[in-house]
Amino acid sequence: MPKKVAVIDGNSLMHRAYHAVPPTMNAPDGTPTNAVFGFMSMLIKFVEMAQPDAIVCAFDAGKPAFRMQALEQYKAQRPPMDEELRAQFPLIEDLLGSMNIPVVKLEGWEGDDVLGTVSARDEELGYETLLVTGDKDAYQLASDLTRIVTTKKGITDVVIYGPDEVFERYGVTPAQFPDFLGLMGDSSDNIPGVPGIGQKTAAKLLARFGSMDGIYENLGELKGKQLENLQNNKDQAYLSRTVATIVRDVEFPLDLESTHFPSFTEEQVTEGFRKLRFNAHLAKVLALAGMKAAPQKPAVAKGEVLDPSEAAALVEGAIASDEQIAIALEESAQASLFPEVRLCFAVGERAVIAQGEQAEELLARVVREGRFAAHEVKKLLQTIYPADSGVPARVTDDEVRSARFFDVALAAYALNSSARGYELGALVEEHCEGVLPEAKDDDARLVLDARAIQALVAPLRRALEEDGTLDAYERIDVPLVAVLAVIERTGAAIDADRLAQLGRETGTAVDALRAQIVELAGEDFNVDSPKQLGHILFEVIGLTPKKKNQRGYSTDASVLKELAKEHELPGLVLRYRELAKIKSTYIDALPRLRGEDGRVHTTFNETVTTTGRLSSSDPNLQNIPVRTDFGRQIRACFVPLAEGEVFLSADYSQIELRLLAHLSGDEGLIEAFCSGEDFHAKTASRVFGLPVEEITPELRSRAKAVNFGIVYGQQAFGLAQSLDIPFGEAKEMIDRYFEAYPGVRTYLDETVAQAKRDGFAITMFGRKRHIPELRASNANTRAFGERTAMNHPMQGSAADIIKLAMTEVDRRLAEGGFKAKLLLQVHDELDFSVPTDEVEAVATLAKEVMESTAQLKVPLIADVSWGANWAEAH
DNA sequence: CGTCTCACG
DNA sequence: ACGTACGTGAGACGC
Repeated sequence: MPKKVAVIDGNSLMHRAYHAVPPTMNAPDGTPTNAVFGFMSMLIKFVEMAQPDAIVCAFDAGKPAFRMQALEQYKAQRPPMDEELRAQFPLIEDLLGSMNIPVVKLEGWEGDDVLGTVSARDEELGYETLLVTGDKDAYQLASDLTRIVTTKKGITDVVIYGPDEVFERYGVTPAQFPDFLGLMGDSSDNIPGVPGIGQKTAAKLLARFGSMDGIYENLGELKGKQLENLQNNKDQAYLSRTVATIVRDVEFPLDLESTHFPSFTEEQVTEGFRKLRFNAHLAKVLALAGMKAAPQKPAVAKGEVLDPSEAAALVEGAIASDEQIAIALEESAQASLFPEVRLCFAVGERAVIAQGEQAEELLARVVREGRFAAHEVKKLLQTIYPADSGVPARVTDDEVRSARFFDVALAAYALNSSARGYELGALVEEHCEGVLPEAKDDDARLVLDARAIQALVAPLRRALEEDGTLDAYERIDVPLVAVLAVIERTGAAIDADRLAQLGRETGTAVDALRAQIVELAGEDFNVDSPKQLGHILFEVIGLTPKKKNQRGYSTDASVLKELAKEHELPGLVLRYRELAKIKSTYIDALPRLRGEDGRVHTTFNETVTTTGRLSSSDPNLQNIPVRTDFGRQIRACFVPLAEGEVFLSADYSQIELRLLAHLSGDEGLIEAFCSGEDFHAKTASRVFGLPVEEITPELRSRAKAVNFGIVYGQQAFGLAQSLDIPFGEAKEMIDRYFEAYPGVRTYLDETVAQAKRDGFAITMFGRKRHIPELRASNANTRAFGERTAMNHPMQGSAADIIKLAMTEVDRRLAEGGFKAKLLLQVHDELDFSVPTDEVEAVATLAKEVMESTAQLKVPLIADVSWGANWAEAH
C-alpha cells in the first residue's frame, strides 16, 4: 500500500520549466522540448530526494467552471499560452504515460483541485502527501500529513513547506490561507481582493482577528481608509476567498494502487525517452527503479582490452593498414607534480592502455604515420608537444602540421556552435543512440572514452555531410588545429622588466588616486566596489543616478562620464578604473603566467564562440589594451621572440564592412570600396548629401559609427547613445544610410528571412549558427535573434577568412624555410616575430596570402607594419 | 557563483 | 512598460 503519495501540478511545473530552460532543444520533428526537459529534471530530482511510493500528475482541463461563474475576470488578463509551450503538453503526457504515472485531467477543474482532493483522500487513509507545485495557492493544503514541494531559484533547488514553514514565510496558517488570498487578492490570477490590502496587511489582520469572518465581526476596532476599503469591498473579499479556495472533494475515480511508483517497464520508458533524445534522463529514470541504464545497443562498443605489452603491436598494425586509431587522454585529476600521461588506443574491437614514456612514444608514432580520432586533438597533441617551448617535444612542428585526424569536439562544434560544451558524454547522447556508461575505475573510464570516440566518428561525419558543414570543418577548422598548437608552443615574449617598472609607476598612481578619491568622498570606502561607490556618489554626495542595474544604481563608464560634468569625483574614478583595471588584469597577471621559457602561452580555443571566431584564454591575449595611451604601454611590453627580430603585425582593413559590400552586392557600397577613397568619408558624403571635400571629421566619425552599427543590426536608440545625439537624428541617419545603400537593407532583410526559414544564419564558407531565438514569442528575444542573424554572416565569414589565411601563412612560412613565427591572432590581425632579414619577404607573403584568401566583389586589404614591439608595429 | 565593470575586435 | 549593438575573458565584489 502506498504511504507517501506525490501529486504534481503539471501546468505549474511546465510553466516553470519553460521559463527556466533556454529554448535551444528540440525533438527530432522540431517541436521544442525545453519545458518537457526541465519538467523531467525537476521530477527526477524530486523523486531522488523524496522517494515517494506513488505519483499522480494533474493538469488543468478547460476553464475552472465554478471559479469562472463566481468571478468572470478570473485569469482573464492572462495572455494566451505561448505556442512553443502549448506544443509540449502532449509530449509531457506521453512521457508520463511511459513512466506509468497516471495523469488526471478533469473538465472544468484546475490542477489545484486535484491536488486538494487527492491529499484529502490521503489524509483520511493516513497517507503522507507531497504536492509538487510552484503555485502559492497550494499552501492552504499544508498539514501534518500534507506538504508542499516547490522550487526556489532555478529548477532543481527544491524546498518543502509544511504548516510551520508556511507560517514562517507568510505569517498565516494554512487554514487562514484562503482568507489571506481573499484579502490580498492575486494579480497573477486576476483575483481582486480588497484594495489597499497587500500581503503584509492581510497577514497582520488575520493574526489579530483569526479569519475573514473575525475581521468583519470586529470592524469596530478598525478605522480610516482601511476600514472604508474593507466595508466597501466585503462581497469582493468573500468572492475572492471563494475563488482562491481549493476544492477538496471533487468526484473522480483514482485507484491509489495504480499510482504506485515506480511501476513502469523498461521498454516503455526507454521508448518514450529515446523519442525525445533524453538519454541522460532515461538513465536516471531507470536508476530510480533500480534498473541499470540498460546498456543500450553499444553506443560504445564492447571489445577486448589488451595487455600493455601488446600496445605497440596494436598501434603498429593499425599504422601499417592505415586503420583509424581512437585515442583517449586521461584528464590528470590529482595535482601530481609530474603527472604521467595515460592514453587508451582503440583499433576496431581491441583497445589498450599505455602510460608514461610508452604512451608518448606510441602517440608520436601515430602523429607521424597514423590516422587517428580524438576529442580535442590539440590537447592530445600537447602531451607530446607541450604548449611551452621550455619543455621538450617528441614531435617536430612539421610532424604536428602533417598529422591526420578526426576531432570529435571540433566536428560537434561545426554542427552546432551554440552548445554549452562538447564533453564526450554529451556528444554520445546527442550523436549516438545511447549514453556513455559510468566507469568503475580510471582504466575503464579511459577505455570507454576511446570507445566513445570510435563510436562518434561515423555519425558525426555523416551529420556534417548532411548538414553541409563538412567543408568548413575539413578545410578551415581541422587544418587550424596544428597551426594553433605551434603558436601556443611558440608563445609570446614579454619584456618583464619593463612591465615591472610600469607596475611600480602604476601602483603609485593608483594609490594616489584612491587616496584622493577617498579624501574627496569624506569617508573611507572601497573604490573597487560599485555598491560602495554608488553609496558615495548618490547618497553621500547626492548626485543624480543615471542608470539602474540589478543591484542598484549603475556606476559604469558612461554614467561616470555624465556625472563628471557635475562633480570632480567621478572623473577621478574613471581615471582610477582605467589604471586599476590595466594593472590588475595585465601588468600584475601577465608575468605570473610566464612558462618555463619565460614567455606567455595563451590557449586559442576553437570551440567557444558561436560565430566561428577563436577565443583566447589563460591569458586572454586578444584583449590587450590599445585604445588609450596608457593601455598602449602594455602593448609595448610584447616584444619579438629574440634579438634581431621585429614585431610584425598584419591586419585586415574593415573586413566585416567589405564582407557586407560583397554579401549584399550593394553597388554604392562596392563602389565606395573600389574607388580607393576614404570609406567612412565617402559614406558620410552619401548619407549627408555633401561632397567628400566638405565632410568634417565630426561627420566622418558619425558615418563611421553608422557603418559599424549596421554590422551589428544596431537601431536608432543604440546609435543615438553611442554618438550622444538625439534619437531623431540617429533615426534619420540610419534611414538615409539605407536610402544611400538600398542593397544593404534588402540584404539584411533577406538574411533575417532566410534565418527564420531555416533556423540558422550561415557564412560564405558554410559555417552555420543556429538561432532558435528567431522563433521565440518574446519580442525582445526575437529581436536579439534577428540581430545575430544579421551579424553572423559578416563576423563569421571574417572569422573563416582569417582562419584560412593563418593556415596558409603558416604553411608558406614553413615551406619557405622562414624563421619567422606566427605569435597571435586577434580576430582581424595576425602578429609575427620576424628576423630582420626576413621582414620584407614575410610582410609581402602575409599581405599576399591574407588578401587572396577570399575573392570578394571588393578588394580585400591587409595592412602590414612592424617595429620593436607590438605598440610600434601599428 | 552571479553580477558588474571593462579590456579587445 | 520595456529594451535597445554582435562576439569574447578576467578581476573584483559580495552573497
